[in-house]
Amino acid sequence: MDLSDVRRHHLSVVLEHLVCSGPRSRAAIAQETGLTKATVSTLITDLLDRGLVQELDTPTAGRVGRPATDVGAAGHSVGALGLEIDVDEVAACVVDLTGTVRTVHRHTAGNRDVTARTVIHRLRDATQRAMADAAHMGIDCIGATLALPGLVDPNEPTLFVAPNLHWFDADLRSLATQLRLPEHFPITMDNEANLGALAELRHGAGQQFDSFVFVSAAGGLGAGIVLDGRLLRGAHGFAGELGHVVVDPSGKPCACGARGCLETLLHSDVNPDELARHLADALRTVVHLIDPEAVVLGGSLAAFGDEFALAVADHLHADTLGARWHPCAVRRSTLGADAALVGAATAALDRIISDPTIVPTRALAH
Amino acid sequence: MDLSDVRRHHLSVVLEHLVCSGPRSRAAIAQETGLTKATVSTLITDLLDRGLVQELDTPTAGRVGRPATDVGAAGHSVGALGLEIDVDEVAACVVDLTGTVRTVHRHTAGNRDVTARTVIHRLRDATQRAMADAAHMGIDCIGATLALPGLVDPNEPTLFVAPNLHWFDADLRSLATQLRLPEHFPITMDNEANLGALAELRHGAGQQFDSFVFVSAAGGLGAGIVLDGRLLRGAHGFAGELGHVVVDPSGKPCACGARGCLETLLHSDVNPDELARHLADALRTVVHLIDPEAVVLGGSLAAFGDEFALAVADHLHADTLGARWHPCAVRRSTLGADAALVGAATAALDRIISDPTIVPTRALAH
DNA sequence: CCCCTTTAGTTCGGATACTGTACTAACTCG
DNA sequence: CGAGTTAGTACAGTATCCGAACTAAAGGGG
Repeated sequence: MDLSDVRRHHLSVVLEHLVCSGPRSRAAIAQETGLTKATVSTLITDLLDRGLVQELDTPTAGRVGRPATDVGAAGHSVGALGLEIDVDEVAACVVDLTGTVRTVHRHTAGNRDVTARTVIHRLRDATQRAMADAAHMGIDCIGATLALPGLVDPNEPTLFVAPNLHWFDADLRSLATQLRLPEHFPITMDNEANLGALAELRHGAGQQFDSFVFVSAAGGLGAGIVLDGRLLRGAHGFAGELGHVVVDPSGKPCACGARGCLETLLHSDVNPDELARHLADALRTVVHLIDPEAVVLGGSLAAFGDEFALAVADHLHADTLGARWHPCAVRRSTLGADAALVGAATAALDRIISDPTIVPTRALAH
Repeated sequence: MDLSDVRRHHLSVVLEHLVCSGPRSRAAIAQETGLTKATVSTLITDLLDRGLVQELDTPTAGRVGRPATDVGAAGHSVGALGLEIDVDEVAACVVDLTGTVRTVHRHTAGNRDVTARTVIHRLRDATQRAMADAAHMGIDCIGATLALPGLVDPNEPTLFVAPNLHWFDADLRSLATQLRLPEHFPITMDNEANLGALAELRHGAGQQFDSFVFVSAAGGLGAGIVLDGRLLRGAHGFAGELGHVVVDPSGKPCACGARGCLETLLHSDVNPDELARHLADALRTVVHLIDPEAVVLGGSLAAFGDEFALAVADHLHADTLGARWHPCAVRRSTLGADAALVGAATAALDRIISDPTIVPTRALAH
């Protein structure tokens, strides 16, 4: 039936609106989504039945007319698992639908040159703890996403290459069982920069932009590209390899085969001024190709402070073709080191948002 | 009503399928789109009433069962106007829904350093002729798109900068009246590389790819980026400025302010081998950032022949991170110099495809 | 203090588009 | 020439959305 597709779509629209734009009244939702008050009403009762939204005790704003009862995404019933493997740590967290991080377990460990099996074993501990916490809080985890520092195909559970981990062609099909998650537990994986961008889009500096580029400097250098509120993953999930934009063709050889990749400069000793210029050089290319509204500096780049962001912006605007009319904003990440991890959980939560009917309705007799 | 939106959407899906994938039977459409035979039947009769599709005399393939009557996009009733202003010519064409170019009027003229008014005057002649031809053939033009060699905002009728025309901030709001087109005639404009990419997507080398980058070398150097079958225009319509990817930071200064842009190398005397290497350098960056399935070489680059494309592919694959698993294909354009012009008409036709109900139904008394 | 106005949210009838099944149409094969 | 096969249509059933009317709950004015 295509009729139920319509309903599914509308449920998704309403839920996404509440998750992204915050709690509001049914009347406001109707106005903002273009749906009828009547339709929104039935949609909300449906979402209430599924435990995805909840009515809030609104502080009655002394306005004329019947006071509204706001509804917002529910934080008490469902959530998702965010997982991360990085060069020097593993981590697991649980985030609920309101975007609140309910529990985090980080475990410092040198993962470079260690077999995937060992690292996943380390991740299992954190995962089990996070799942136990979720169960304790009565939160039902509907899926997980794993953030990895390398090339990942979201469609196939294979990590192609993670230069900084020294991993190649790791097969991650049995990940769910290796982590001792329930059978058929939905688990996906993605590049850490992509997931960081998703986190910024929903909860951070990207909220005010429709399209932006999130620069993730954690170990390697990657970028997550958001266009029209959606992640650009590329045909094979390889998009956003900002670290391999060539800045200096006569520079040092890079692991990728080329010379003078931006990433080679990051590893060598450069002062912030120099780094800002090189980064701006690479970002200029990005802006010329993608034309985003903004660049969000994440990871260690955010730690450099506002002057650094301003320096990058200055260098960037100087020689960019369209900057005269629409200069690309440069902002610092507001999520810090948690961006990729929170983004992983957010990605898993997106399964609910894009199809709320996967959560069963608790047929409330009445 | 949202119910009629569903219908509109389905009409659009069916029409797009016919335009993009060619004529076929109702049964085939049903199977391929996932709609029911019954639904497709009513959708097709609707599209027939609007004159957007037509039944074809199928050469009866001696297969068992009742023979199918194929329906295909109609070439007799509606079309769109494609316009182009380039450095050394203006052009107008009419393309019908089947993608057939019904008439072309090209007019060679040096447009550099000439006022916009004068150039538009030149374009008016070609436009008038094309429109007259269309009227003669009984084709109703439902809109026009103008291809321009510069930065254009598709939402606002302003050309920001066309370096090769030496135009800056040209206001093109009164374009329809200056071309003596009917009042309220829908006219849009876009970058020539974007439109070339659209043409390749629908009628050329891009048909077999979901996402690819079309490189347009006509005067300047631009790229049209297609992702998931849709044009990536960027937040302000500035995306795809491949010519300003820096290939050699110590190179010649470019009009954009930077040094060693790819475009500066194109103008100077380089042999094809050198050009292939520089182009591959720039494309490597594109592949790292966007991860397309293929690159389509257009304009004068297509004229270099297959060896050139192979050379580019070799250089490109050598140092690209993901090439080992998913090498990016390199193809030559199949449309030649007409790509942008045909693409302009195609863009205008897209108005019908995305909403077939804008064409009135000729209530056929039955 | 009562009633009018305003805004929020629900109920109900009506319209519409999709689905599945059953049907007719048109052709091939034996 | 009939059985089998595939194309396309007709029709009843169902689910959804919309609009209008309705109830609910507050403020404000006389």
